[in-house]
Amino acid sequence: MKNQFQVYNTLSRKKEVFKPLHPGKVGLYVCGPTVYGKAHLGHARPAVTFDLLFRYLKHLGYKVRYVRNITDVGHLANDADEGEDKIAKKARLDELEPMEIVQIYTNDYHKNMEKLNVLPPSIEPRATGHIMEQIATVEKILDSGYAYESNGSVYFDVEKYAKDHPYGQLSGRKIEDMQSNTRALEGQDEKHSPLDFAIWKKAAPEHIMRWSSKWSDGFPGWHLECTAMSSKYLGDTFDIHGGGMDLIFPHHEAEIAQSKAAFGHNSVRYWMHNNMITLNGQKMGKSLGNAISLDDFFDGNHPLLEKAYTPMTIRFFMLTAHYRSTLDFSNEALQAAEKGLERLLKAVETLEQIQPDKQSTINITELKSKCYAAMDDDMNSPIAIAHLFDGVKIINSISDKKASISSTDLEELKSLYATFIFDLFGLQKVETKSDSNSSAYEGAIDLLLQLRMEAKANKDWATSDKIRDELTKLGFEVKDTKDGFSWELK
RNA sequence: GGUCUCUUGGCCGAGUGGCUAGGCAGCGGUCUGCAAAACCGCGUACGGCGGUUCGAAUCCGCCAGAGACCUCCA
Repeated sequence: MKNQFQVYNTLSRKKEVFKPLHPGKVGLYVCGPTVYGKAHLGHARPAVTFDLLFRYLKHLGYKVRYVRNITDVGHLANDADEGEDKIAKKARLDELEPMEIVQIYTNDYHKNMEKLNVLPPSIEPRATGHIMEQIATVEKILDSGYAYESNGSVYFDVEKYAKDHPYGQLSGRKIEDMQSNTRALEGQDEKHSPLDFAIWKKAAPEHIMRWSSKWSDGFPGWHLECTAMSSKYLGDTFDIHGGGMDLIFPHHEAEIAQSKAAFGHNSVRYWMHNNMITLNGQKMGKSLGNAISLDDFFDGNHPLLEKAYTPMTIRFFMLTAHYRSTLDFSNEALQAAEKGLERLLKAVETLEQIQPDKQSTINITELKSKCYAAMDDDMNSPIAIAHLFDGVKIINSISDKKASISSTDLEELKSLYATFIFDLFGLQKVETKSDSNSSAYEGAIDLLLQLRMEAKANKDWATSDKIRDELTKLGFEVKDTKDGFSWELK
């Protein structure tokens, strides 16, 4: 199949045909979470978005090295380059070691990503595990002349850099505007300009997360870790860098400047950014206090949630919107997604039971190429899903004997659905347990429904309806079929 | 205040200079003892006002509203 996979590059602001640096191989770096709190719906968006990218690239035959970091130091809680480290702050509040905090929330993140069926990345480096590399990167930047030491801290010299190189390209802002608009913050006399950002920060005496360096006992600046770790594992030029749109400025802009200073050229070939999840039209963010944790979604334990939602509902919900669009959370939308997913998965089951005919009255090749065309168009998962729903009608019609399918087409259709729904979209069927207990229980329900069949045959509608209605009350869905019945526990 | 983006039918969400997705909800029909499920049909939406055009929801301008970034955030 000839694929022209196009991705939207934030840097050029247009869709570009994706061509890897090295044929057959892709280097992908995505900004992971800062682990100082529970994973929330906002974390799931980039995870699912870039999981889809990871899966699609692999499906296209690329060997992908996917690096997604864990930020466990350097991310400050307050205004730029001042204030407490996020991890250290949480550690102080909870009376734990910073690394205990890191472990607790890294575990929480992993647990939830697994539930969402987000594949683990190839490498998941931690900032604290790469202090040496970050110190080396600081040295390179100092050597380039685009950084200066001040009172034990090292700052990136944005104004000097901006004279020689474009600064602000990714976020589309001009240095002059930034200079006139930057808020004056206290305690920044160490910096030449408020635009400068720390790449190494001297630790205050009470600061517990600290490492020694030639400049001071301190810690690396937040932006630095991604530059140091991406270059270590993917080389100083690599294919795709992803993350949330809120990271474009200053984080990714700073990364561009750092790598240009350290390596003399741009590192990233394609910048991809997912949009935000909104709640009542406003961004869902930890700092805004409106982030709902993934645990809450799965348990239904939150005042804003009408019920619990399964990880697959959340995942499908995200895939029904394009990754570059904001997606507004609501119970109504989530429940619509839940039912839609159910319809889709039921069709996959139906597909398994379809018997082929001599000829097809339907066009599978066309359906297939439409699905791929949607994915090739900057991963337009909502369009691909729409086509899959068109296919659901086809599947159900065949099942109802209103259309027919040849055995070749049937295999093609099965493979298409398996590929898109399970391999690419990463959706999973609800597991039905088949141990000895459950087979006994299934036998009992079957027995009841057999009795109902007999009642029906005798036109004993009262008994028949009683069995069905009581089972319905218990949460079973009973359906009459051509040759008998079917049931499932809702 | 600066920069940028968005505004689609009851809800969610694609898309795009003419052929006007899809899901959920709703209505009508087929099937069924009745249901459920499924299938068929139905709603002609694109913030407002102008302009460009043979033709705009899609391009341009203005207005209104919302949001994002500018400070930590996925």
